[in-house]
Amino acid sequence: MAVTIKDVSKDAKVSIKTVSRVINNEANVAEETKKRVQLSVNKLGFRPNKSAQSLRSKRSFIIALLYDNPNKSYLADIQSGIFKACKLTGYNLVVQECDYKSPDLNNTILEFVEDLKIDGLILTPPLSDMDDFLKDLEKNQIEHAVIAPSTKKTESLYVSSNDYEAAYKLTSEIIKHGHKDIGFIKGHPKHSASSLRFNGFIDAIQSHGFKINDTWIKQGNFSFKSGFDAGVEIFHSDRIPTAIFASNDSMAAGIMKSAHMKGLKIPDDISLAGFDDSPIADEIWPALTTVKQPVEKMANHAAKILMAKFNGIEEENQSKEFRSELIVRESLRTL
Amino acid sequence: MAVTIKDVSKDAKVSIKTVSRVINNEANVAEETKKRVQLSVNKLGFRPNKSAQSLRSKRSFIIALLYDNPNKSYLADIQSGIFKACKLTGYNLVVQECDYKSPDLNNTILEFVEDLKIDGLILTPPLSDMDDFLKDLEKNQIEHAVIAPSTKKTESLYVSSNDYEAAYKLTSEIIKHGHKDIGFIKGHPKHSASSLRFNGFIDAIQSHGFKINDTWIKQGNFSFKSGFDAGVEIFHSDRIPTAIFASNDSMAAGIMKSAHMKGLKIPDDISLAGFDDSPIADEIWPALTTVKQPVEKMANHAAKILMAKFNGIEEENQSKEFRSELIVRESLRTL
DNA sequence: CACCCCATTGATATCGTTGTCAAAATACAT
DNA sequence: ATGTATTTTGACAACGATATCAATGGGGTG
Repeated sequence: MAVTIKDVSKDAKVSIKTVSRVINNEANVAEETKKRVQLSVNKLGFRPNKSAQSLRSKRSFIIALLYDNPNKSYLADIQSGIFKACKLTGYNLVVQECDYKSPDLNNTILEFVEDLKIDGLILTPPLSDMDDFLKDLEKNQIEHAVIAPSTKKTESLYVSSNDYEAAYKLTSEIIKHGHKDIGFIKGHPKHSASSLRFNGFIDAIQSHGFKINDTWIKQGNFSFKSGFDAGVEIFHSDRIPTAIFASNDSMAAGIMKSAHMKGLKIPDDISLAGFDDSPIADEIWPALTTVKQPVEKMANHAAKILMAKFNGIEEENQSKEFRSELIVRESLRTL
Repeated sequence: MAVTIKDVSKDAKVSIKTVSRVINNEANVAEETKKRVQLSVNKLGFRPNKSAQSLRSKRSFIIALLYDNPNKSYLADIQSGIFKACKLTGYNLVVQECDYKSPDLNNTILEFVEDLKIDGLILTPPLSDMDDFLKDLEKNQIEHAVIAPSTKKTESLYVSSNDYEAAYKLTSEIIKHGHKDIGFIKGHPKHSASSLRFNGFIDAIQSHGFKINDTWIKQGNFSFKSGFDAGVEIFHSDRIPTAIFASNDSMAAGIMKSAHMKGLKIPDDISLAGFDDSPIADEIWPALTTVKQPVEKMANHAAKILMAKFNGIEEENQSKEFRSELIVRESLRTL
């Protein structure tokens, strides 16, 4: 049989309530008593029964990650960041794949949280932007932190990256390399990052006094195929840009393939840039110029502020915007 | 306040024990009583309190996925397969990143399982092959299913893929394309798949009466860089093979880069094959000839047989080997 | 010295289930 | 009709923690 609070209380010659006080760090326990209890706890190797704690106190020391069909490497990074934060605090992590289009989403999640007494949720795009869902969470007082929402509400916990500025900077870098005719492939319309990146691009182009050529702006959806299709279209026109900025690396890879098939060499005939620094960016040839977001760190921070919040620690309780890093590789050449 | 078993018992005019019998599908409940109780359950929307169930019965309806630093897309596929199985049975999934080299691994996991009353574990490589760890699990009677172990013990639950045969088949396919001089890049030495794939390669070569050229066999570790380094070495020798079979796609991509840098064209100058059909295989140019394993299905099955086991369902309780699929793409040409 | 205050401690109820065991109801055999 | 076996049911304990609230004791005050 495992060690229980009773065993500890006997060993330390105090009541079980006092043991409870010590393990929960409650106030008003004499220093000497505290020490004695802690000694017994260590000696016996006592670990509180989580089911009993959960039953009585309605908290589980579990947080949940909610995601819907994300990019695989993005998911792995997010998860890893959260997990590491959990490890530090002794929390556990359960994962929940969602379908953001499902009409039962809200109920499913509410029941899930209630059943497992989940202490808090972490949301990833596109769930981060489902206002209706977020409101339901607040109404039911379910703690949550949001990763990369498009509108940053000051009253809620979130982490984000500076997509707009990073896109602006990357575009400026392309321009610095002598390019004026630059194409752009937009991301998935439902994803908040898409418009941020596009706006960054547009503003950079215009602030340098260049013109946007609409035939070089294509709608994609973050998939390889959508990038490939966009590339085919662009390279089919009679005048082609000297550089293309794709809203993520997969689409950039798609463009690269369409360029190869058209006999265009990268970066000799056309320069290319992506976004995300996903594994492919560095494993493709030539390697992609791209923007690296500290995804794992962001997720780590999200988990930390979430857990800090329901543990009543206010000081670190801050939403934060993370800075992305420009990574210039071979796919971009100087004209 | 939420609905409890007491509320149901009042509504159905039976004792709480009888309600418990009905929701747990126990025998010896009169058909009529059962119906009456179920009616009340539905009417009141009763969902049993998991903490209380867990406290009393020592099961949690939670299973855990254990992994150590896997390939990101592999992890995502595995997790998705498991999650879908969980969804069907109402189980929940918690994830646990491990360090297979840690000396505390066994204790950490045992405590984790005990604390959360985890009903069962699913292990991925390289944990699948840690005999010491597996024995500890059995000793402590912790249910588990193993994904892709190298030695398949009939008494334990596992799912595997036919790596050996798939490698044999892929090698034969390369030979069919007219290649005789074939290089091979081995995978991570700790990963069971590595030797299976290598043996499949060797046997195929030898059964066709060809010789192995040791200078074209390189040790890798499944990383892009190890593939790149191996490629550099191979292409540096005075005679180079006409085809290279890398034990996974990342390493194949590494070879591709080293070939490009050496001015070798794929597949014109050298053919290439990978393994896994990871996202990169199809997003790189030229697309990789590779082997696709039904990773998600395997994980799904692992979760199903695991849950079937501790729910006492024996019929479907079978470990299984899944068949991989050969995917021939542009990176392999006929000599 | 009596009194009160406040920090410390413990006895006991409680959370919502499942397990134990005996009672009640029913079926079956003689 | 009687005894016995079997099915069905319920009263109450138990799981292991936290919550409530009252008891205890030492220190300060008048």
